[in-house]
Amino acid sequence: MLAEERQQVILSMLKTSSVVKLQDICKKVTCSESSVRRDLQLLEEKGLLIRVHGGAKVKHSLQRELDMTGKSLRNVQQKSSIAKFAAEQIQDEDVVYLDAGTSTLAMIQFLHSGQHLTVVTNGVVHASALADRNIRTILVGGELKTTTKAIVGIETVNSLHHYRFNKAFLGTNGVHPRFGYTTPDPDEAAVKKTALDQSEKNYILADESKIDQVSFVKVAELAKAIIITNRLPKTVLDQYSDQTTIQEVSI
Amino acid sequence: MLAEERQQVILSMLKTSSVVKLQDICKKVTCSESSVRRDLQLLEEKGLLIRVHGGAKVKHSLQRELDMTGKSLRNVQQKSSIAKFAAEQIQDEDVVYLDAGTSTLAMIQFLHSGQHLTVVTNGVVHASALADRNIRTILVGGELKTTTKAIVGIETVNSLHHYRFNKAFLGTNGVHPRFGYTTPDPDEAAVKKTALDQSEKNYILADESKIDQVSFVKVAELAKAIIITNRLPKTVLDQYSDQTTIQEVSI
DNA sequence: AAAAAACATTCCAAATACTGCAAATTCTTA
DNA sequence: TAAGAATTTGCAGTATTTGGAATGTTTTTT
Repeated sequence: MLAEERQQVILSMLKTSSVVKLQDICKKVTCSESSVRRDLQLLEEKGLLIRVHGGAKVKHSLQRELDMTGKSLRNVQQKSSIAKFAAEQIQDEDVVYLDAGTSTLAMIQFLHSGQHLTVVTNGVVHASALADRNIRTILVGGELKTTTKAIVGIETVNSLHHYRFNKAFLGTNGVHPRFGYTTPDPDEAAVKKTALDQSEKNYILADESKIDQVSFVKVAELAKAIIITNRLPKTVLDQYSDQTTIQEVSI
Repeated sequence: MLAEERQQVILSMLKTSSVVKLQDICKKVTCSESSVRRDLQLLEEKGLLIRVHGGAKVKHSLQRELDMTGKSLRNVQQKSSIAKFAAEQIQDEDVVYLDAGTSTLAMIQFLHSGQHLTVVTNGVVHASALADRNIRTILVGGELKTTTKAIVGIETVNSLHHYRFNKAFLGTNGVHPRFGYTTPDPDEAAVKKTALDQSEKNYILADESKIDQVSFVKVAELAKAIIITNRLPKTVLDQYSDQTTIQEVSI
């Protein structure tokens, strides 16, 4: 099989799964690890994917952001399966709020225009991705944070009061039994808080690295949302399960 | 087998498989490697395929388009010089409205964070580009048009009423002495109209292809804005100059 | 916290592909 | 039919690609 061919296969694999294992590629293209590694290196240099320990992940436009810096395949897979599970909670005709951030961004690949959704978001990159998938999208107004490309501020909070959601999906930096959901930025916290208030049912996407962490600003009590995360140790789980529902997702 | 014939075969192989191996071609056309190599070389020179180690691959439509730029190069230069001139009208500390669209998008490369601007826009792509250049950006809220990635709708118009601009820069589809500025989409027109009302000084960016054109919905009278365009024939110019200011930009 | 396993990197020799050139073949034309 | 032109072919030397082994790193397990 030609190098060119292999590389096309790799890219097409990434289109449907957002992470690929090196071993899986080897099997699919029937050649040595060395060759696949070289291919990955080349494709990474071209900026078409990002290599991680054990394989490669897609490169999306928010790649700069600190959050998705998952360095290992396992880590990225976790995020991807959490996103998939979250996306599956959405039903036809739902009006959904999608918070800015990479965990929620990963959900978009699992949505499709046939579901007739309306998605409200404060993520510029999210909005763009949703438009690409032909999904009805509403962007809240406000000031753009240059680093995360999230829309925040008082204007945004006001903007959000115009809407009412069936379901809201948010990321967070910290989940803690005593301090609830927390994030470092006060402006973003205010937006998250408002979104939670405007929605019927709330989901927090948090991989295990966020559990038992505390950040600067409190967004809400644990009870305010259902937590979607990976399999946790039982001792940890017990601390949370009396306060809210935890949805464990296997990789 | 004739050379011409071989080349046809190669091209038809590429229609079904996106990459072909040199060896496979040899088998199919029953001739030596050297001949096939020469064929590939020729076809590559003609721009019909791209040679890769071990064979050839199809030329992607995007790459093909880039080759076609010979014709539209002039057009690009026009847009760029109009955009540059427009950007130069902006002064430090200005609060600027930037309408969605390609002509205004081209302005962003000429702005820099040292100017301490505040830019309000309804273009998602624009917002993203501005954030990349570290410029304070405010995005208006509203519904996203999936095709143009512009934010439009009643929400957007309301949103705009919260702001007041020193200068507004807009594109348009038609500029006409009698019918003024016109665009095809009523929603976009409403947004443009509001933006013009909220601004102290207005600029319309219109390359010569827009002059004397009329589209579906009227945005405003000519007098409402200064037109930035390329050098025009004097006869055309006269029709406009009594109604508004025209800024001619040389390419 | 150490040991084990899995993965990554670097280098090497074998295999494969590429280039230009000269010989052989085919096609023209007088 | 034979000379000349054009095309094709085979070849030698050069360059690229490939799979594997040895040597580091990171991640996972104990």
